[in-house]
Amino acid sequence: MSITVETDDMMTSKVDVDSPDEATGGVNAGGSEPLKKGPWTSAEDAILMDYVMKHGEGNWNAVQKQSGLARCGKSCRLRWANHLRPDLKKGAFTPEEERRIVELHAKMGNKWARMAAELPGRTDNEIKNYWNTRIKRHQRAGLPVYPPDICFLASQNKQNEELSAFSSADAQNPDVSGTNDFDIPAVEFKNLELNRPLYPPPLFEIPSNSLLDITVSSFLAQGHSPPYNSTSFLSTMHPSKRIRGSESMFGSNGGSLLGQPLGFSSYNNHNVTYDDHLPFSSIVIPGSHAPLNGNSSSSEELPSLQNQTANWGPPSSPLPSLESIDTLIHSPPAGHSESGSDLSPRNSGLLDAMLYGSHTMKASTDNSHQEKETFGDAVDNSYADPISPLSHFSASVFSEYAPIDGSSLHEFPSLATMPGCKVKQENVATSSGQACGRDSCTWDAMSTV
DNA sequence: AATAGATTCAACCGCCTGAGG
DNA sequence: TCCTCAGGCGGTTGAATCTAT
Repeated sequence: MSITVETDDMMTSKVDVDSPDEATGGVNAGGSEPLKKGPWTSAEDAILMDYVMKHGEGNWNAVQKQSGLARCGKSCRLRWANHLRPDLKKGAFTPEEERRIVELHAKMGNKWARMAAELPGRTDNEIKNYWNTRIKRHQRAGLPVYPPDICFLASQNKQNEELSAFSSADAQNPDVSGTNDFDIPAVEFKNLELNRPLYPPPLFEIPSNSLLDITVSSFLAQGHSPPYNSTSFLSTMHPSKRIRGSESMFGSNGGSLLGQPLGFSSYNNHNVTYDDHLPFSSIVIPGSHAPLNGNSSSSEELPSLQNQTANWGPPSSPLPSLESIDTLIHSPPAGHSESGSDLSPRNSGLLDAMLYGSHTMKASTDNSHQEKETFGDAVDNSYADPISPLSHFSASVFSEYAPIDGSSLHEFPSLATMPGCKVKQENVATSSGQACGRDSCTWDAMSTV
């Protein structure tokens, strides 16, 4: 049975009233009645408000006991946090807020609560819903999500994150490469972002401390696939690290909505037009939230990677076709053992090599840390470690990914050349976004930045 | 006006983390 | 060290609403 109730928004909704407390506005005097679910009524809101005013936030389970509200503590907390809090802003996001959300997402990924903390008066749920809606819209339109300046910001932040992760990991695990433990420190995987290799070089400056990124890129560029896939990776991780860690490893998309590389659809699309509903233009995402391997629960609404590749690029593209990359990822590496057991960290020479490489990289980074933000320097000083079994991979990726116009990667503006290595909103027009008009722009225009 | 499909958003679910015993 | 519990987070669901036909 259901009845129509009026909420405090003056909206009506049907409520499941199988629970006997409905007629009393959700008050459960005895506290022993089944807890109610579904939309809150204004009466329930009033009770909750009253309770919080008297007792303050927290101890949510006590709400049900003390006020008789037939709602679980979680539900009360959620209702308070998302709707009743007096400091909540109502209404649509402002363009500034929208911009901030994109920035924050580039920086944090799907950390809705953290993003909400940066946006006073907004809730994580609100932001999450907004983002998901936005992504869906962009996916449908075949557009990327991040504007170009935010792309840079994202890579910059990722870079810093990875550097600090490496540092702390090394402090805790001085001999990373020697581990035989299957409980592999999450930080080692944090840098294995399989999506990175596919970023178009003209827009994405590979940070010098992201050796593992390069390494994976190299596998792809060389026609190898890494000796694992994201699934097997996750499966070898300690469960407690798997879920949260995966967010770092494969992009924090977590979500199905980002289940494909968001920037791809426009990477080789030289005639992209941009969504004029947005407060800024958008372009390829070098961000870190797009798993290559579709490990996430991808939505069937999203175009598949393979489907998209059909329209992506001119045959002359210096990148391996995305289709082939997709194939590579899912196929065993050339020359690699055909035994599935080799996927284990213990038996994976390649993984060991990568860990070794990361270690080498770290040492190298420590030695010449202050410099070399640029791609090419990284090759010269770090990646081409003659001892490292990865060095040739690392170097090769750069030639493999040479810009279309043949210009040196050095010529591509470094993050350091951007004011404060940060993109502020007022600077958007002076960053690469300027080249990209609000209503339309092309990849060609952007690639000249 | 009716209908179907798309979109929005409130709420729930399951899992993780940290505190306390 | 283990267990329990509360709080928090992120993903998902489904009803309400909007829009196009």
